[in-house]
Amino acid sequence: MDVQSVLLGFLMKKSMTGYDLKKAFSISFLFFSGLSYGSIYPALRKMENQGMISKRLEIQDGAPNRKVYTITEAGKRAFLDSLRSPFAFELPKSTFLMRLFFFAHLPPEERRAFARQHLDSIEQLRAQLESARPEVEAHADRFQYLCFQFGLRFYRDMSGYVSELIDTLGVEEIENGE
Amino acid sequence: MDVQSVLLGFLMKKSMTGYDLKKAFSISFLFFSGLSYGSIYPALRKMENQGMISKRLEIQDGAPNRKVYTITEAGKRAFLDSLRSPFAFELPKSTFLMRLFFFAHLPPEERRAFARQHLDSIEQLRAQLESARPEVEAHADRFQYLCFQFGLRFYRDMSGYVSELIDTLGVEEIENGE
DNA sequence: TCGATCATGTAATTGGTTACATGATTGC
DNA sequence: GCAATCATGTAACCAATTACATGATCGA
Repeated sequence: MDVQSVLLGFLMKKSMTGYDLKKAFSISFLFFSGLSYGSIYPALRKMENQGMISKRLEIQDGAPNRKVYTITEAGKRAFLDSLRSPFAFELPKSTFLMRLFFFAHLPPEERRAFARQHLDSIEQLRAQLESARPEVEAHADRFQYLCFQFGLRFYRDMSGYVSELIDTLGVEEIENGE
Repeated sequence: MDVQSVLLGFLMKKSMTGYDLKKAFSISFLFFSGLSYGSIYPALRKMENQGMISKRLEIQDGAPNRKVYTITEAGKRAFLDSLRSPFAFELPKSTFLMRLFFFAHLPPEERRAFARQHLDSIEQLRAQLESARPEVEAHADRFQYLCFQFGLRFYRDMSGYVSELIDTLGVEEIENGE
């Protein structure tokens, strides 16, 4: 699923501006990377040219004017097509695992410090996700709530892996008489 | 960690060609995306120009000539610096979760089919990883083996999530009297 | 004879991010 | 007075993939 399809997906529910779309995305997908305006606005322009969405200008005073986009019938078809398009499992990337792979080149204290720091980051994100729960519960349908739970579990499991890693690093130092 | 640092990491162990490096990477990081020649060869050229690696041409007959790269002292320093450089947790991306997010727009049978297909992909990768175990055990140091185990666990957990999802999808259909 | 393995490389394209540019209003 | 929120956009840049180009040898 590319940026276009995701934006269309949000527009299936209601008409929105580029600014609104960015917010909707970042609330819905807190547990993974966001979308920048540098990809949203060009995508909206392109889809308007292709007749997938239509634009309505809302003049506001006391605030900047808004360009509200509404999905068209062609846009709905395009969205459903992309939702059904063949799907290939994508392999994840993990900078953390890349570093772990080369851990032998670091002294033990640095290994421990690095792992602890990583655990902190994970816990922080987990807390952030947890605190967004009310917001999510207010707007999500059951599948969207499942997504949110996937996110929480993912961080819970990651936290588990890294905690164990820290234990392992501790044990090996005791074995080495540190 | 960028491409350069990873290549340097492998060269810390022994001198290799671009071709060898691609293989080493894909065996070591089976559980996540590979490196293409389109990024390896330019990176090697760049690092040679920067004096991080040196090249030796090996003339072979009956096979193409090889350019064997060896890490220099400057390269070793650069590698260690990058291993210690500040690390930011990177948020994952998941096309699967993006689709799940919009599942309400698909009829129940398609939801189930899609989830089952996803589970199959995961199980396939898991089997592939498992079958690579001997190869990994033969060459990996203890941190590299931990990486491998992280990969296995990751796929095991993913498999668990998606299996549960499939159950959930089944139950809701029974509730709806399907 | 056909596909795999060995081996190197470039050019075009993709799919983004980051930084820049602008500017009013509201709440602390 | 300062930061945050609302709101839109462009240009430069980056890191990578894919497709293309070449060509020998070996095993089934």
